[in-house]
Amino acid sequence: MAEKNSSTNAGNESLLFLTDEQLRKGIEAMFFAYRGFTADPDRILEGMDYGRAHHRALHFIHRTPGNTVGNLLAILGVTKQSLNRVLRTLFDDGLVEARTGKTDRRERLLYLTEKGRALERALSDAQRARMRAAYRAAGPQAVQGFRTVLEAMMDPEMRRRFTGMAEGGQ
Amino acid sequence: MAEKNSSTNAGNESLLFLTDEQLRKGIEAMFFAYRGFTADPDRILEGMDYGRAHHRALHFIHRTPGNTVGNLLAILGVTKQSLNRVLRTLFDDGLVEARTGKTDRRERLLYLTEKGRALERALSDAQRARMRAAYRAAGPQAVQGFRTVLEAMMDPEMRRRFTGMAEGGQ
DNA sequence: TTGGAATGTCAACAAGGCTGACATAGCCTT
DNA sequence: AAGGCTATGTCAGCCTTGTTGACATTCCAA
Repeated sequence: MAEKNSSTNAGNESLLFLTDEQLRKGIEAMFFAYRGFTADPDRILEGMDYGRAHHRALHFIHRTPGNTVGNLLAILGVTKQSLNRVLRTLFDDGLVEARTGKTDRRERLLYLTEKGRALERALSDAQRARMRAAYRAAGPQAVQGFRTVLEAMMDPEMRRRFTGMAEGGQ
Repeated sequence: MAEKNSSTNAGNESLLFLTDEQLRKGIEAMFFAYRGFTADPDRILEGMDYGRAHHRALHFIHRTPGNTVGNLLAILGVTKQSLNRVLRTLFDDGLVEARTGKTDRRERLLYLTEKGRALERALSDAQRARMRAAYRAAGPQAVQGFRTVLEAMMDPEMRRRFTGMAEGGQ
């Protein structure tokens, strides 16, 4: 059955999951799942003047209030010009506010307003609902594996950042 | 509004993976992992006149040669105008060729040329290498869980299509 | 006081989505 | 044979979200 197999592991059952065919299936699963993953928030956003970029900004401002612009840039991995276009509309619409940094007054610390929290909640509720359904359907053991593989797939820099984030839960 | 835990499962160890906090971590893991997932092919593509859209087309033409345009549209979930822009450049550059359908001559069956196969291979080798490393690091059990959760996260229509695809290998 | 850091902003551009409208070829039913 | 539907292509125009480059402001720190 293993049609193609770039490694020299033919006959080794324990490495079956590393055949090119299995890897290809994993790649496609990632592609289709990511589409599902973003579908619900996208649906909410369409019609509003916002898009996925706004969602991402809201998400990360929500999760670490008081973050600086530069930090958000690093997390999102875009240019400041891109982020700024997004932030400007969020400021203008009163979803996000910036407070001047106390120690370094050049910094602008970002926070959601009540209105911003409301939209963030709507978006993340939708996304969490899908994630919850998937988790529930798959079971705790599968979820554990899911998280393990995803972490292994990140760029090392992002993995460091990710596993470092709010580690102890809370 | 239950900040941390929208369900009424406080104290239930087996459902800990369904807390909002866990779900949020899953969401972010998806975000960061997808970035890693696309990073290597993106790096290869940049500089060429191609982008992620070309990669996707090449991938699915490779995996089911002789597919029709309409079928590819359904898989990729884009408009024919978008796909056509991509396909045109791939035709022009001799990476993809279209043969007229035998039973229905309106259909154009898509195939990679040798040149197309070469680029597809370069891209997919890079992507598989990362996937393989992640799989290897995580182990077979985790991979099983990974796939289970991803499938549960797809839209039902896509899940049907995905699980139906080339099931027994081929 | 001066250099560099953090931030904002303007302008121009590209990729890759989208819609709408229209054209052609070929299949199918009447 | 005719008309209708299907598969595909194409033109034109628009949007979002990314990019570079250049430049201004404010403020920390040596």
